[in-house]
Amino acid sequence: VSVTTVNTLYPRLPTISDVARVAGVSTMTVSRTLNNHPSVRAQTRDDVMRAVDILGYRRNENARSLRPGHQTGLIGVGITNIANPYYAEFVLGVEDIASQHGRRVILATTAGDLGREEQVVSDFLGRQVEGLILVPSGDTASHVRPGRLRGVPLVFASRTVDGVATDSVVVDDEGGAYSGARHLLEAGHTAIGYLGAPDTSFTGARRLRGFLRALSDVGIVPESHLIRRGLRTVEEAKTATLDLLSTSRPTALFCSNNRNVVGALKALTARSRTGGYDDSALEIVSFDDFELSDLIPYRATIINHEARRLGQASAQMLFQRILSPDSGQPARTVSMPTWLEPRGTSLGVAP
Amino acid sequence: VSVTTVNTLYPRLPTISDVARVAGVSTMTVSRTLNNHPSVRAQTRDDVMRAVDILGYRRNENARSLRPGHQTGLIGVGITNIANPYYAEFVLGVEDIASQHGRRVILATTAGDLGREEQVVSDFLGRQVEGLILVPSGDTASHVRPGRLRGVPLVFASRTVDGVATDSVVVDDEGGAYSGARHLLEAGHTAIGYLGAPDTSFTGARRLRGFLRALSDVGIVPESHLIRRGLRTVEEAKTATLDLLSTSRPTALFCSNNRNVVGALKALTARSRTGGYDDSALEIVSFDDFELSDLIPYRATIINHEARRLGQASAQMLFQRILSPDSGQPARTVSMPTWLEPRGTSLGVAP
DNA sequence: CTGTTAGCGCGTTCAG
DNA sequence: CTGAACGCGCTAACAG
Repeated sequence: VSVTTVNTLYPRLPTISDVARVAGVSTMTVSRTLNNHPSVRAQTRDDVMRAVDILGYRRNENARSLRPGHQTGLIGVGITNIANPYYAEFVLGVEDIASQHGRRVILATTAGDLGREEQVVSDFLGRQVEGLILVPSGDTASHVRPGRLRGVPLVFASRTVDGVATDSVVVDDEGGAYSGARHLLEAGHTAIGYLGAPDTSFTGARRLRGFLRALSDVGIVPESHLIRRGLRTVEEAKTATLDLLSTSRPTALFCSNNRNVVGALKALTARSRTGGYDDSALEIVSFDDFELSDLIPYRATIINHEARRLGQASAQMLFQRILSPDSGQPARTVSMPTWLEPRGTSLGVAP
Repeated sequence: VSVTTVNTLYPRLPTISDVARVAGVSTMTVSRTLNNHPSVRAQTRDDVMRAVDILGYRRNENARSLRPGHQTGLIGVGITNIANPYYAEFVLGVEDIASQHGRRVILATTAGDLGREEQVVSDFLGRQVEGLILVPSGDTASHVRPGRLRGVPLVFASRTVDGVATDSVVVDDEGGAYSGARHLLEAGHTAIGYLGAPDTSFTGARRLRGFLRALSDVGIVPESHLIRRGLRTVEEAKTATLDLLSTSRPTALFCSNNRNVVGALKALTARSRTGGYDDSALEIVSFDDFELSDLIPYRATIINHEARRLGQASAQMLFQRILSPDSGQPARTVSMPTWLEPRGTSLGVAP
């Protein structure tokens, strides 16, 4: 009785020796068959495969990876928030390359919290991942110092961390923001509202720097009430935009990311519904593309870059380390280019 | 020399016995310390923890889960496409519940391909996942018959599969589509274009059924050229919409999902740019919400439901099975409710 | 309070 | 061509 009960509670999966027993051979013969070892008689092989089929046997990858030299085939990916379509695309890029190398992605979200990130890294290492790709949460990261990782390669994506010398793939934030701002200036705008992420955010700081440099290059000192930073969510961006428009009359808006432009557009929509505000001349520049950016009802330009490519590039850097761990190359930082794309009504009438 | 070289190539992680040696105790003492066993002297505990710190030791979870009774703490999640924000949100919902139960999500995409799904399931089982959540690719799924899973609980999300009796969480597709179509009919529309997924898609078939039932209830037989099915991507939906509008003059469009409505909107934008088509009276109903649906420049209504809740509900069902595997309850199917939400210019002017 | 023994599932090494 | 023994890292059970 007790055996049956235990089996129901913990349904023990069939092991290699169960297969061996059913097939009437030794475990080694099963192992060789499963690994396509040439020296197995065809008849024996058939017996084994039949037993495998009967039992529904599957090799235990965890036990397998316990053996020296064997790897787990796992790549740990830690992102801040999968609900942001940008990181969803990013993960897809990583998965793309990982599956090409026969690896599986294990995913965790850190919610931008340093403590959770530390747990996640620790968990990943405990699961013997072959490599880590991380969108770091903050600019301190002692848990991720190369020494603590014991040789497991790490790639930072989207941001880097001061004092941690490791491979990273980032977007050309400053250059992109510079050219986006430049675009507005050349169109004659001088009163440009800025909606930005917190300065503590790596990309936020870099994009702001590019924006300000473009203004300073043409001798414009931005008025402080036009510069809104510290915006983390769509909702915050919406509120900030409403507040900005209630006190100022910018002729253009520069949105430092995906979330901010969505919030800004929601604010503009809400505001135009209340009437009394003619924003038809407003022009928008935004970092990051998003779905339906075609439909922006303003002159608009996107500073575009592809999350999926960022993911692919990160994974490719990681696999360079994984596949030749002895190369001893110094840490590299790759900057992914951006480009401007007209959107919204700035497209004008197509032919 | 050779030892050093080998260590560089295969950086062997410190094991429990390395820690034991450095701390001058046995491996059991280390193990007990790490598991907060009460019967370890404070002094010994400190010695162990110091050794752990020096070596940067982390417990090997794979070796640990090898022991009988121990679990891997892994939940396998297989979705068709993470680039669809809907499934990204879905995964977040699963991860939310999973992390509450101290489990980690291992992710794979099947791209809607049955062969890949089979590999994914096999891989997950080989990694000893404690449970599986799958957005199934097709309506055949022999690889996923309960017998093949050897007692590992499985939950289907978003769709079910004929002939596989397992827990599932689906959206009330037919009821939602019915009420959405009803909404259009009550507004006086009779020529309604339908943009739908392939009939082989579970949700596609159900939504079409609800739509057609609403029409038939008021005695309308839809003209066949108004019904477009088999649309898998935004691009296909866009093309189909352009084709539809070039031959017909529907007063309303019913989009059966997220991808289709985006495609339809892109088509309408492109078409209005070419001029000569007044669609200002057009009304849209769409299944699935999407970002910036606020900005739809038409009267619009969303048949809404929350992907994150779907993910949470799926994970909750899964954990019921994981936590009491002996319950022997029959498979249940939970239907998540939908609701109508006005969007776009149908909002009118806010107070 | 601490150490020894044994075994989880698998595959390499060495004998048949 | 096939099998027996051993060890990967960890911990329950049983000494001491």
